[in-house]
Formats: sequence, C-alpha cells, structure tokens
Amino acid sequence: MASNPKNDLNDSQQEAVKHPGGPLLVLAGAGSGKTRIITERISYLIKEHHVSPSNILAVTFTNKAANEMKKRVSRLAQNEAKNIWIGTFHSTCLRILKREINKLDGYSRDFIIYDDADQIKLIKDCMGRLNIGERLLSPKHVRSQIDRAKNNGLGPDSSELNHLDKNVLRIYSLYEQELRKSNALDFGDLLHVTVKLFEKKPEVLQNYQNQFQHILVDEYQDTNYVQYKIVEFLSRKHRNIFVVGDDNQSIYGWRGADIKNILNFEKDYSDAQIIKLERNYRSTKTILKAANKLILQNKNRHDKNLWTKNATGDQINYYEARDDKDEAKHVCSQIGIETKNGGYSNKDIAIFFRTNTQSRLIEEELLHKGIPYKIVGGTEFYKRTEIKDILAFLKVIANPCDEISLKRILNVPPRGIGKVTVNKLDEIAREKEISFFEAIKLALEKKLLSNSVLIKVERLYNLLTQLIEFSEKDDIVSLINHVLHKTKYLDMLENEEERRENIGEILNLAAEFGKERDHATLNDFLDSVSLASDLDNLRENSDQVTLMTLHSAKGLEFPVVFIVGMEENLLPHFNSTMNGQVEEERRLFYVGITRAKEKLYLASATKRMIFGKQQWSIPSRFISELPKELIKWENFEYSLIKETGGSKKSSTKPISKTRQTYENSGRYKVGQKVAHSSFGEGLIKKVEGSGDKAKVTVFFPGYGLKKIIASYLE
DNA sequence: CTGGACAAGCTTTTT
DNA sequence: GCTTGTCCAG
Repeated sequence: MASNPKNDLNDSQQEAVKHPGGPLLVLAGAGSGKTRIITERISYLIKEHHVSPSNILAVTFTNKAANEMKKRVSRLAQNEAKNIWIGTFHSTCLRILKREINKLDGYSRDFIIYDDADQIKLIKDCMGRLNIGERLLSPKHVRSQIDRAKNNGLGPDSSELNHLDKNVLRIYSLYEQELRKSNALDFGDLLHVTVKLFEKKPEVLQNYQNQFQHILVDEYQDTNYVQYKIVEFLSRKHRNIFVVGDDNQSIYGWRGADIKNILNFEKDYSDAQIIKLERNYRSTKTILKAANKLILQNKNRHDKNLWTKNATGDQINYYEARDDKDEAKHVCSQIGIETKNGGYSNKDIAIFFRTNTQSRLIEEELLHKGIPYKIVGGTEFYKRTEIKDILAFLKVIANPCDEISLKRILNVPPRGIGKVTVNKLDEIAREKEISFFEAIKLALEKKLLSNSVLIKVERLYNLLTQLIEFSEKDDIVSLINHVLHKTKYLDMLENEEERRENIGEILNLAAEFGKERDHATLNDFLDSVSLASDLDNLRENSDQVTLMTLHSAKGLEFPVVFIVGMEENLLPHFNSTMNGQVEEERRLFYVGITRAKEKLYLASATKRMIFGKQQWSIPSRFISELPKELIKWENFEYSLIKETGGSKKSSTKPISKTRQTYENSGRYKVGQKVAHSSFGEGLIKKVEGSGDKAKVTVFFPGYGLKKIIASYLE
C-alpha cells in the first residue's frame, strides 16, 4: 500500500495515528497511506496506550484487505497481532454469531452458510411450492430483493417492504422459514442477524461494547445500512470509532453501500473530528493528474485535491486493439517488454478488468507465452461441481437438516434415487413437518416407499450415518478421504484429470487448515471455506502477474497496471449506463488508475466476443475524459501501418456482416483514418447516411468520440 | 432411473 | 462460449 517507508508520517498522518480518542473520520485519498494509518494506529494503541489487542476491532471489506492488514500489523506488533479482531464484516459477524446465535429463538450455533448458488436453489424450491412461475418472476431478481432487504435490516414481515411485489414477499417469508429449517444462514444473514441479536439481546451487545474499546473501519464509504448499524452499536459505549474512507472510491452501491454514511459522519457523531489526507505517496504525477481530471466529472463527491512529490513519470499508454484476442496479445507482449527491458518482474504487474469473464482470453495468452500468473478473488474454485459436491457431503455430515446440500448429493454419484422418490420424500417431510433427512428415516421405518426404492434409500441413509459417525472421531482430511472412498466419487471422474486435481486441492486445503489450528472442527473448516474466496493467495510470494477485477483491486497497488476492456457498455458497464450509475463506474475506473505506481496501460477492443457472438464496440467515454496530453495513443491499424510501411491492406481485415452494412455507405468507411481541423487524426467508428451529408462518428485520441458531418472532415 | 442431446439463459461487480 | 435445465430413448 502507499507508504513512505523512508520518511516518517506526515503531520496529518501523525494527527490521525495519535488521535486522542472519540469519533474520527479520516478522509484519505487514494495512495495517501490509508492502510498504513490504520496499522500504525493499532500498533500505537497497543504500545503507547497499552490497549490490550483483544480490545481492538478492525474491519475491512475484502478478505484480501483483511489478510494484508493482519500481515502488516504482525510486522509492527509481532505477538499481539493474533489477538486483535481483524476481519471482514462478514467474518467478524460470523465469529460473533458462532458464539451467541443460540440466544436468539430459532437459531442454533452449528449453522452452515449458504452461498449464492444455494440461495438460488432454495428460492427456486420456494417458488415451486408457491406455484410462482420462473417466467413471471426471475429467481435472481427475487434474490436481489431479498439481499437488499437484509442489507437494510428488514425481515419478511417488515412494513417497510410493502412496496414490493406480493409474490416476492411470499417467497421471502417461505425462504426464511426454509433457511431456519435447514439451519442455514445466507451471506446477508450474517450481518442482518447480528443486528437483530444486538437489538434483541442488550446483554450480549453490552459484552461486545465493553470488549471493543477501539473500533477501526477501513473503506467506510462502502458500508451499507446493517454494517453501519453494527459499527454504531458496538462503538456506543467507548465512542472510539476511527473510520477511514474515500468517497471517490465508493464502488459497492449495488450491494447497498450508502455513501451517506461517510458524508453524514459528522451528523451521526456530533463530536466527530475530520482529518484529510491529500498527499499521495504512490503514483507518478502523470497518473495522479489523469485520475484527478477523471474524477472531476463526478458531481457527487467531497472536494479533495490529491497531490504528490513523486516524479512525473511516463505517459499513459492507450492501445486500441482489433479485437479481444489482439488486446490480450498486446497486453502480454507489453508485459514481456516490461519484464525484459523495463526492469520489472512479473509480480510488479497487474491486469484489471470489469467482469470476470474477461480474464479467460488473457489467461490463455499468458499461458501461451509462458508468463506465470495468478487470479485473485475469483470464487471459481469453490463453484466447481466436484468441490461443491464434496462440500455438500461435508455440510450434510455436519448438519443433516441442510436440505439443499442433502438434495445435491442424494444421487451423486448416481445411486438410483430420482425425481419421483425425492418428490415423495418431500411430501412426507411436509406432511409430518419434519426435515428431509428425518423424512428419509421415517420412510425407512414405516416402509413408505416401494421395496426396490427402499433398498436404495437405505443404502444412502446408512452411508450418511456411517459418515457422521466417522466424522466424530477423525480429522477432516481423513473424513474427506473416507467420503471419496465410500461414495466411489473418484471413479465417476475417471477421465477428468482436472477435476481429480481439484479434489486433491481441497484435500490440501483441509490439511493446511488442520495444521494451522489445533482443534479444528468440521464446522470451523466449512465456515472458513464459505467465506474464503481466493485460493491462489496461498502462493503469495511467487513471481506471478496478478489478474483481478477492478472491484477486488481496491486497496492494492502495483508498479505496472493494465486496465483492459476500456469500452462503452463494459466500462461503464451496460447495466449502469441504463440506470444512471455512471458515476460509480467512473469511480471504479478511478480506483483502477490509482492502483498504478509508475506505469499505466489502457486497452480496448474494437470488437469482442460477448455471449459467444462478435459484438462491435466503441472506446469508453472515460478515455476521452483523461487529459489528452498525458496519453500515448496506439491503434492496431497504426501498428499495422508501421509494420507494413504504410500500405494498409483492407483484405487483411475480417469483414463481418455488421461491418459490411457500415461500410456500404460511400466514401467513408468504418475503420478508416480521417483528419479534422481541430481534433487531429482519428478513426471512423460509425457512418450514418452517405455523401457529404453523412454523419460520421469518429474517435479522436484525446478527445474521444465525436459525431461529425462528413464535409467537415479534411 | 440414466445419460445424451438439445435449448435457454446468461455476465456486472463481493461476502 | 459455458453452464444449467429439459426432454426423450433405452
């Protein structure tokens, strides 16, 4: 993170670190040493004020940030670090709930966590039972409504949800009921139920209020209502609430983050102090200038003026690629150049993108070029079928009333239990008001199924009870091995090398987990897995290029940064341009830019595969919002001209149908280079009409897209 | 009940 | 392009 390791803290930084107490808001610009302030503050509290580590709570938003903070704190205060409560909001709440949730009616402490896929499955089940067609109401839409309600602390009976579709509310109610029955919490519950706990059990709240004498929150601009509430509850007694944030980096509006939390801090805490950190220690003047100019386009923000004493540095490189493949190739060859001649190693380099799918082509090219890389944050690993299967087995073993997981593994590997049987068992469960697992037991006892089916179901039942018994006396690794052995799971994956390797990986993970903790229970393991997202973090110190989304890039920094997919409808993303959330997209790009210390590369593609179809695209409006003198512009056609010595051959360009319709409009063609008296040289993106009256959309480097009447072109 | 063939929907972003 | 769901023959 941004730091001035050689120098001492500057005045404002000192002021923040040595803040005497009470509410403090640190408005910290990108690269002004935010994380450093928090870690230094923690070490200051421990060393100078003799605050016991267990009386400190530090909260972040991503696992990555939490790990980074743990690492840094342990550097400053070696032995104390492990007793400080450092974690994400979700992991902190999980820790509290695992100790206290049984004090709330209807909850028990051995609950398991449902991820978003489990959530969707359960919602679909509920919709089926309520006879609500998926055509009528998409399960994803329902989920986002439920998530939003929980982020705002609203249960299914809340009167504040009256404006919602009645069907959504019916689903929400049933969904909650089923979660309770399965003894499961979803991600939203971790926060929402914690708030409920604090509201309903003042004595529990009091314990934590007493414990947490000092609370520090990173990225405060990203807190949503329940998170805000948790912090507010916990800090009520000691009032030592120390929050750090930057409204320009608020990028979680879609998750209910409310920028008002940071803007209203002074109102919420009347004795609040505010410290601004405006000196940037991270980036070159060029990069900072570009970021400042970009963010000026946003109306909704605190005024801040970031400055730096760092060198001017190189221009920002912008490459407009022929297509997404060309983009990937260009990025990788630049990486080659930077590591060969630029004096950088792979680990100094990061590639950011808007959506996870964009990583695929880049990965292929990196692989092809033999450049080592790692992907951060991709939950991919845990979403793999084989991993979800194994985890489902473990979840059922830990908690047999987990219906979603039980149904998942019921017939995996195939053991002759199909839809008809499941329906019958469902019926029994509902009639007798018992769990699905108990329904199986009952069906066996009372012989409620046909004989041939009973044999199969009994085999499953015996398998599960055996596994449960086994889990009580052995460690997690042997339990997984036992599951694999008893179910013959690996036989099913005979020709699937990669999947078998993934199974190996989950075994490694379990072994690792067992080593770290002395009395690791199966439940602990499942919890950690549920909240974990980046497996590749394990190989932290190797010399690899880092790939991640712009969202997970927040809080990090790299000497060399590539941002790809700089196109309209991708950044800003299509969905945001429709809903007037362009400012948040701009902040996202701002976050990306300000991660770069020395070199910044931007790239876009003229066409790209989307949903398996080629789509034409135009460069992002954000490109034209950067100061044009700071940009070194390059284009695949220009590089082509350079290579071939000026004779651009149109025959080398693949021509699609879409393109043809553009090209048939006369003198001007898409992709043609033209010049304009005030904008200079540019490339034609679109032609409407024909002849001199044709309207031509041209991209001018430094100016962006301009629609121009053809006769005004030179 | 199983497995293969085919269709449909899908992509923001994270815990 | 990939994953999930649906339909039908065996």
